[in-house]
Amino acid sequence: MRGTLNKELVIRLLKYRRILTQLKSLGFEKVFSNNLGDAIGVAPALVRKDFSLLVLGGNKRGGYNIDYLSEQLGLILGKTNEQKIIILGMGKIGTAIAQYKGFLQGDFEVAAGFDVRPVGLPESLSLKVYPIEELAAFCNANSIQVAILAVPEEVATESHKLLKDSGIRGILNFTPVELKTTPNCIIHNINIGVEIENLFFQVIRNGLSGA
Amino acid sequence: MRGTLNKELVIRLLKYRRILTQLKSLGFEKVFSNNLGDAIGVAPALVRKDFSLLVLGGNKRGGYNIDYLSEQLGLILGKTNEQKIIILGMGKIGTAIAQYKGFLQGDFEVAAGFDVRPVGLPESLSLKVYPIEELAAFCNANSIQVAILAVPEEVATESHKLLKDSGIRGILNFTPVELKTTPNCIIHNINIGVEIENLFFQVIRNGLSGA
DNA sequence: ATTTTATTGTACTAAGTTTCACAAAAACTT
DNA sequence: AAGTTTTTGTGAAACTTAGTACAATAAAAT
Repeated sequence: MRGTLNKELVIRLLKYRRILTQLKSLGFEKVFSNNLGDAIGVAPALVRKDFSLLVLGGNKRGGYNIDYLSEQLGLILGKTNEQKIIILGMGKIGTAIAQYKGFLQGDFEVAAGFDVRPVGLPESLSLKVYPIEELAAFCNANSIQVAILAVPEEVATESHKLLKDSGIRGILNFTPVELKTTPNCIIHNINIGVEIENLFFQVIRNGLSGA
Repeated sequence: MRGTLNKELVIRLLKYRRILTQLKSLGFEKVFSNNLGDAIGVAPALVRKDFSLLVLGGNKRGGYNIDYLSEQLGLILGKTNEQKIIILGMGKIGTAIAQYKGFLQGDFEVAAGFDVRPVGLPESLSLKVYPIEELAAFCNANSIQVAILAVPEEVATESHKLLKDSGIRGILNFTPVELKTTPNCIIHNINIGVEIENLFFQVIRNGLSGA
């Protein structure tokens, strides 16, 4: 079953889960496919299809039960709580991500930062920054599997190698260098420059009809 | 022709252009479809298909001419140089992006930052941070079309409205709230939390075969 | 109890995208 | 000059994904 979960579907499921958590905290008990569709920006039929594929049933007029859905999605997606990540490259982007509010909501924890210089640590943050020489030992000792890469472009490739050699199995790459997934290490590239160029292109193409 | 450029294709074209710029600076004159495919992580046949679609020809054994390709991609994608953006929300993420090295390479310029408080400006950065009351006037006076949204989650929705009311036509959204594209304003959502959850899921599913 | 309404579940349809496979052609070799 | 190699260009196939439309059915209303 899980072999059939493609990338886009997984992202939708993660988003459903986030919405469900919010709805639950608001005291809601059930939800309809069009609510979820609206919330994550897809058609209601696709929501139903997704749940149908996962054999998560709803009630013909009562929609879906939020508790049940949350629970089942938890089983399928796994609990990410208590998962730990490290950040390699504690420059502006790295430290910003370390303090990202979304992480404080209990999704996962930044276990440590690493940099060439053990510097620039904002005092308010209870996060230690170690020199990169200690990366492999730390990852090993703490079973770290996932890392954020936020080093300067010039050292992206060598940092990538370093992470792989430290046993890291997944990297969220914020450098502009396009890293490639291998059987041992999954890469997700976030290229902010390309994202903005892309946005400009879409905006210009979209024209000024409404301005 | 441009109507046929879908989202993924545009991203590939932007990536080709970046690679070509790098190759040119290294003194290369021609490039093969497999080089470009390797560089951006797609099959060579797709590279050729892309260029074929855009009627960008290569030489049957000599590959593609880098200068020509660069020039033509420039015509298709538009020059993003000299484009200006603003950042709404000058917290950690906002200021980090303002200082992002990739932007300094001349792709575009951060014209100003905006925040509820005109505070926290790093002195080394020649960027002014204005109170949000001035947002609409500034965007109007400077013809700003694209913005980065990096405010706290709680004020994401109202900030979104504010940007639209200020004439912004494209938003790169770093808040966890899923904003939706409208005819007048294109949204690209970057949800770091979801990205990390997704990475964890892929890593766990991928198993530990190589560790 | 019957009718109406709202919503799920899914077979079918449609569209889009990537990969495959190979002919065509240019450049190089002998 | 003939043959060999390399690389493009592309039609066809395969795959994937999303959308449509409607039957089934549960709940609500009368």
